[in-house]
Amino acid sequence: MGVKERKERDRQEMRDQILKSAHQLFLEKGFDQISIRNIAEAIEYSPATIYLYFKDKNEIVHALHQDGFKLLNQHFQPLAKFEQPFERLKEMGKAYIKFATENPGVYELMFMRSEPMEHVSDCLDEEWREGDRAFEFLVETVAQCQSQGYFKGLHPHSFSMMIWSFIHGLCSLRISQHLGHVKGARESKISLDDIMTTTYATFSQALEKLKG
Amino acid sequence: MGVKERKERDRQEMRDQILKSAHQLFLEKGFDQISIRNIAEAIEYSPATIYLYFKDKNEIVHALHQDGFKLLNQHFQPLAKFEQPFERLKEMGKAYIKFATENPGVYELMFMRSEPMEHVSDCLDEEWREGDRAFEFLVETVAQCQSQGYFKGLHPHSFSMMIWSFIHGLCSLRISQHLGHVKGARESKISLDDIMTTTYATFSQALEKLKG
DNA sequence: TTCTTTTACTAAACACTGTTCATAACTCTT
DNA sequence: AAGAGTTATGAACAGTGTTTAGTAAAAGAA
Repeated sequence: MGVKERKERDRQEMRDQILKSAHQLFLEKGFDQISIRNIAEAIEYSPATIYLYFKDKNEIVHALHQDGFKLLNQHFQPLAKFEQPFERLKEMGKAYIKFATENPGVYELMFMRSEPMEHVSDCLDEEWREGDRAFEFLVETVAQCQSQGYFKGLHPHSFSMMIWSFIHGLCSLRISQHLGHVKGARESKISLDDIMTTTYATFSQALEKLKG
Repeated sequence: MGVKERKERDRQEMRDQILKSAHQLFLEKGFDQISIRNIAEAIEYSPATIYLYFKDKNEIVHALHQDGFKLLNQHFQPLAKFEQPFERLKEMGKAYIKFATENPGVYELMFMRSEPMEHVSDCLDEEWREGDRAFEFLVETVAQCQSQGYFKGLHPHSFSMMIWSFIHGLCSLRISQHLGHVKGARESKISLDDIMTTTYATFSQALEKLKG
């Protein structure tokens, strides 16, 4: 009587296939370039079929949103080996930038759009676990830095918010094509990657000076 | 023989009317909610008419983009009265946040979308003057702070990029609805404005510690 | 004034988008 | 094999940006 189980499995497989195709399209194109008909064609099904597995487009986007956080946490995982919290903090920033520049489409959907956020509002908080994990990892690292004399007297949660704001700002300006148009960078032949590296290095230096 | 002149004036008037209506719609609704047919209805003309005055939607968006920078600079102008550069720097941040929270639709189109940026690529650099002015004002202020002992040894341009990244990150996270979903802020009843104020205050404190 | 040319405008269409629904086509149970 | 239940889809609706062909009005020339 494993019929229900198989059906459930088939259903899950179909969902996965849809998400996989959608993810692929996100890597190739941008947020606005992706469409239901697009995904439907990729999985060789009718557009209407997708609505049997997902309520609407936002639900697909939200699912990819969650996958994105898992991917981000995978970027963070190997950083646990850094014993020195401040070293770990700096590596976290680099890993975040690497994630954003390597997956701009996914990053855009995770952090730069309000559409998936609206869907988050009316679903269980439990679904935010992966996102929370990433931020908690940051807060913990900041707290550990403080126990070694860094960032004295500053609230770890607020300070983490500040760090995240900076890194996100840098990454999102790059993805939204603004970085190349800033005065001083526009006319010179400095690559966008160099600007990001330089700006992040400046931030790191500033953080370093906040010791003691 | 003032016929050509009058025609040119009429044309400019029509352009202004289109932009005015578009701006109004941006204040009321969001970026994705605005449409050519929408604007056309507001000015009581056919949608096709708009294409006689603007090449495409992106050109409209780009025009609003420029208006937005003028508005931002208007927020910055009164700050010249602050003689102390560090005080001025802090006030600039507040003014930027004020501008972003009061004009979220305009901010979104100015800094969070790549569509208008693509149009910028193939138009004269001259059109970036207003944007450059705002950033130069920041760089100058940072340089003046350095001459008073702040941010020693850090490159003013990179440091300005860092400051802008932070502020933009904070504002964009708020506009994209992400700020309310961060662990620690989600369950508590802290308002989004409070989170922004607190985070910015933390940033200010950090900057203050970078003296000497 | 009359005729011609230029300009300003728009209705209709094209190719898209997300989404819904009746209908058809399978699958499974009896 | 017949009926019930599930699954897939074609067609449609309302919306989007944009183009084109055609019309009506204004301007210039006779």
